[in-house]
Amino acid sequence: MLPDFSRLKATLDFCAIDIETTPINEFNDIEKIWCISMATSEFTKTVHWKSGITKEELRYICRNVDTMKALGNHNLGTEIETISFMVHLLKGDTTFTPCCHGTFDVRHLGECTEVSYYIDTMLAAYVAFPPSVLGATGDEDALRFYSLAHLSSLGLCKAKLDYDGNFTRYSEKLREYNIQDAISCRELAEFVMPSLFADLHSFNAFVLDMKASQAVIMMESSGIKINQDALLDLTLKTHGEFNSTLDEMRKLVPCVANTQVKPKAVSEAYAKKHLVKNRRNNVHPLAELGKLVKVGESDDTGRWFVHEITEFDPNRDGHVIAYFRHTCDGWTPDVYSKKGNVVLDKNVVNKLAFEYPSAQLLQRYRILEKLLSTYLKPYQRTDKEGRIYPSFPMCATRTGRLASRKPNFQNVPRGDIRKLIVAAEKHKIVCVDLSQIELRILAYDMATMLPSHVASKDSMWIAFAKDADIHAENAKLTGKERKAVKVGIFLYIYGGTVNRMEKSLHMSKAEAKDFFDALEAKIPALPAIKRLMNKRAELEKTLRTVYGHKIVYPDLHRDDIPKWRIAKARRQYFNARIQGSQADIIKLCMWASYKLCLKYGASMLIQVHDELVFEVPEANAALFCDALLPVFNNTKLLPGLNTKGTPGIGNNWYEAKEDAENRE
DNA sequence: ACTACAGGCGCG
DNA sequence: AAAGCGCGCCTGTAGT
Repeated sequence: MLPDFSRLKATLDFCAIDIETTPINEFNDIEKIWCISMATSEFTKTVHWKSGITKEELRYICRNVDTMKALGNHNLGTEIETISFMVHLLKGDTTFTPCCHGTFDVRHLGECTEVSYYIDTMLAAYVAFPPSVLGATGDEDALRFYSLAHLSSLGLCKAKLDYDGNFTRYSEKLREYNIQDAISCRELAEFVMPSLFADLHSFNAFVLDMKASQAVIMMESSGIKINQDALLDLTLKTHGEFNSTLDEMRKLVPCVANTQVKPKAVSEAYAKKHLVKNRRNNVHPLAELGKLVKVGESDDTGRWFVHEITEFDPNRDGHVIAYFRHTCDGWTPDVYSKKGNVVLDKNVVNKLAFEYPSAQLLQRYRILEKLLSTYLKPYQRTDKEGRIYPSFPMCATRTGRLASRKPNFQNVPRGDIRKLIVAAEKHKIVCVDLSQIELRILAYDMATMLPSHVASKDSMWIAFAKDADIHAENAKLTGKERKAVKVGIFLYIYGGTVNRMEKSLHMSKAEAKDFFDALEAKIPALPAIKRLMNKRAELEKTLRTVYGHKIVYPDLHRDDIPKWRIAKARRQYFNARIQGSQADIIKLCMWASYKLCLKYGASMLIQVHDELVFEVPEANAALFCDALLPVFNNTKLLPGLNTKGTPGIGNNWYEAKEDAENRE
């Protein structure tokens, strides 16, 4: 039930396992298993079922494999030996270290037979060769980057076969593909693991990731329950507001000729038939819907270039420009992106909204549109239990954080949407977060890296040791407002400029400058740690997190790139120390919490970087919270790095979080 | 139909 | 001239 990763030892005797399956639906489960292959450096073993077997059937075979073998009462032929080998391999009875690529195979095999320990070659590659080492730029599909296919294309192991068939029935090709995958996986392990064995820090980091991946497997199999009744209510309500907001906007501006898009070329005759004169600001009455506005003509083809007049659509920037021109008198575009497009983001709209109700309508429209399209609509697609199954890829970030996909449960708005995320019958939602973890890490670095006279009295470190409100302390020190100090410090440590503070804190240039200077003067550890990290960045391009994850910024020492890219790499370097260490710490919490989940019959549902959400049987909820306390209030992790966290209980995520805040 | 990009925005 | 970091996903647009 609970893998024991302390059994991992320095060996190259790997046996890779790969399974081929048919997914049952989009909800993360499988319908049929076709092949299982295992590969060591000396032999391969493979077993297949021409009509496929279900997971339940495989579980039955695995549980009884030795009895069946002894009695001979089965129809598996000699392949019973192969399954028996697999069962003992995963149980840890052989001399081989089992390995798989990614969480998928071990997750399903783990439901069929005991897995005592193994290595995930995807995580091993990620820890040994961080993304930038492998040439990741950040633009690629992060999930695919550490796929076996891609790693083999980079030369880390022999080519993986490209299977062009489908996985819904058995074929000889499928079997060959399956065997080759296992071989590639084993080769990858042999290539990657020596780097980890040679470097204790990286090895520890890898073991931590293996542990966290057990929690990830639990999250991905649990799924998240959505309250469908509440979802329907909220969707209807939101939709109503959305429609009335849109109506009000269209009363102001019914139709628009969008001059921001490429004009359409039509025949002169057609154009003349539907042509109307352009109006000021490109705004038209409803009567002109579907008519054309001429913007040019081509002499050689006799075609005219026109814009079609369409109903006002706030999602189109060209329409919004016309809308503002028409309703905010005298407004013209003033902010432009580096690509030369008109910027119409929150900042711009907020500014107009002080004066013009039309901009307030757009504000509201955007909020409602976001809620509907990104959250409410996707949440309707659940399985028959009313659950959604996001994935939490572990190799998708440069800092070691997890990501969340399809849907992303790490960016759920803090309002009513969180009330939709509920516990199953007779269960409660429990959530807990690491309080101020980024600043605690910063304070730890200040205390351990800076000369004691800098890090002493005024540092945040002291405030944490006293368990004080860090932002209130800093507010006292600087004589500024608590909220502003909080935002300001985050901006400061990640390299934000006076310019940025001006915008984020709604200050004048002079006020922002004064604020920036006050931060530096009153909290000297702040500029000191920044200088120190910049110095380090100059000396080494590899950064280590507190637990030993390696993060690499090749840009730091290149002289053939523009200066701003080096400056950017420095900011990333500093951020990575904090964000990456935060990722380490939550992974430690995930492993400890995972063990508690097994003990209390709970499930881990979501991780949001510094927060975990669980679904716990009602009767155990309070006990589970008590058990979480020592996990999140840890003083032994590193001397001086104290964590703090208060769990909360509720019927939904919103309530649980509220409960946690009340208990603090 | 699918893909890629840009702008925008939700979270930590 | 670009100057907070880390993500994923929605829309529209433009290309195959």
